[in-house]
Amino acid sequence: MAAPDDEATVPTPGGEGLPELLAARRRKLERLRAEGIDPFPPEFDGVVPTADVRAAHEDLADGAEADARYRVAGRLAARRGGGKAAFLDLVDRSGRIQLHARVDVLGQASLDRLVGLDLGDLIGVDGTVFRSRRGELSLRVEDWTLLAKSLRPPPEKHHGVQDVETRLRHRELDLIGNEDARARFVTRARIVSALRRGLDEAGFVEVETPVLQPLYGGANARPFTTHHNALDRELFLRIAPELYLKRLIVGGLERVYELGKDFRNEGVSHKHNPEFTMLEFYEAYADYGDVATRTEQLVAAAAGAAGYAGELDFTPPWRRETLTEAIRSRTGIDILAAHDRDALAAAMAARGLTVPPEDTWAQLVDELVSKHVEPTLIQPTFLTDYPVELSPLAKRHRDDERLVERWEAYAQGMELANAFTELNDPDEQRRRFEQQRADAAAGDAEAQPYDESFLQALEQGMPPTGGVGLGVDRLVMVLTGQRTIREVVLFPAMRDEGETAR
RNA sequence: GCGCGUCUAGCUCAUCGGGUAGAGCACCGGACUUUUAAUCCGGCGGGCUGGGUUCGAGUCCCAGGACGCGCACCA
Repeated sequence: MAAPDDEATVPTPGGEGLPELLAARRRKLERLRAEGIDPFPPEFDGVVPTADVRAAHEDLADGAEADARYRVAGRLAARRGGGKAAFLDLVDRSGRIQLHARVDVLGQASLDRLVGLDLGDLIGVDGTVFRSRRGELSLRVEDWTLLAKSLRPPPEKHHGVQDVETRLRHRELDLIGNEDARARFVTRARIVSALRRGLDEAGFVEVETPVLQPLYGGANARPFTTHHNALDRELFLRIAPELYLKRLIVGGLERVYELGKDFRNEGVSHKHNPEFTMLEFYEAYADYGDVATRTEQLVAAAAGAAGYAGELDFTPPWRRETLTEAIRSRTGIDILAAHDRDALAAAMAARGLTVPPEDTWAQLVDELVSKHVEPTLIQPTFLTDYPVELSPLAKRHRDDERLVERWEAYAQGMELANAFTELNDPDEQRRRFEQQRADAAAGDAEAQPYDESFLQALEQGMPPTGGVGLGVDRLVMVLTGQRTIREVVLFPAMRDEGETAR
């Protein structure tokens, strides 16, 4: 990032402080080079995680020496003493270990050079295990190697980086300075692995479908658009992989899933990032009840992999409640009885609820759910059986033609997943697209485009199928106890910034 | 997009009714062979940007920027 001449060209907001700190590190870099030391050597073989060292010597008594030698590597995080002996703390991905450096082992020159390193420098160490009189498992440094010089000051050693903007724009500093951030992203990886493992073991095939799509679909959202020069055409970043995955079901893959990024050109909030990670899976010969069971199991397994120990109970089966009943119990409004725009608006107004004047019936239902139902769904819950108007890709309910076989899964007052028994009647799908086209003509910016190619695939014959879309970032939020999505996304969307020193 | 709030040293934070801004960590120099927020002595370093009011502005006013919270938007 910062070229050496940055300091000369960029106005320095911090006065003389930062340049002096940078200059001090560069002086050390040059001194090391002058002493014939390569500050950026190419490798360091045979490194063992510090957690392994710790685990192997749990029983070592205070003040005792072990007959074991280890090679560890990491970042220099703290330093105590000097002169004839010093203690240093080394941090790697697995944790932290104390080093003890003594002049009678290393010689004065090597000790001085080690003590003269900057906090944040990366070093490799060969050392023998002992436990200090105060009970701290330590390595006595027998040999050490500079692995990379750090030319910028590290975060404050006790408090880490607190400033939210710095933590997000320079996530590396967050990860260096804040152990909980490091742990959280490792947990995220474990959750993703658990989801993949669960589907793989159930015989699902992982696939990759286009991110750049000639026509977007599979969700109600505004897309990002881009342009392909050679083809000279507009393309969309996908808002969902749904339609492609169903074509694979038509093709006979029977159980498919895709885990990847979707893109929606909408607002940023504590639970929305313009690019986010979605898991979609489709299962032939299954309905929405079957995939609800599978979702419960997958999420419960992910919670286990994350070591989740919070207030939520993900043990199957989760609570199930119909959407109609959920709205009725919270507001007293029966959306099926008030089944047109004016009737529903009147019912809402009669109860003192605000009625957005431009909203359609479907949007009013959405409003009731998000304002009055969603916040009450703390424990994992399936909200089932949605009005057909809200769900252009879902199959009509087998017992009630006003509804579709659809559920959304909620936890911690937040939507985690959405699923249907998939609509596989091509003629009805065509009618639903036509309705969407009418909605778009009436000004609905999020109506789904008419996709003739997808309709042709359905005409080929799609088996009865259950499909699920699960918001992975939100699941990670819930399982790691985070209130905002940007704490679980490594590099969340941020406004542009004039590149100043951090 | 709207409203409210925040912005002080590299980092974490103080301070004041408008009158020459402090600490800890880090950094530089020195002491120290079992420390662990090591300690001790000495040193370096600062008011988001741009206007305005005022004898004097980090402090009051205006505009801008970034960030935070809420709302709006949001399968």
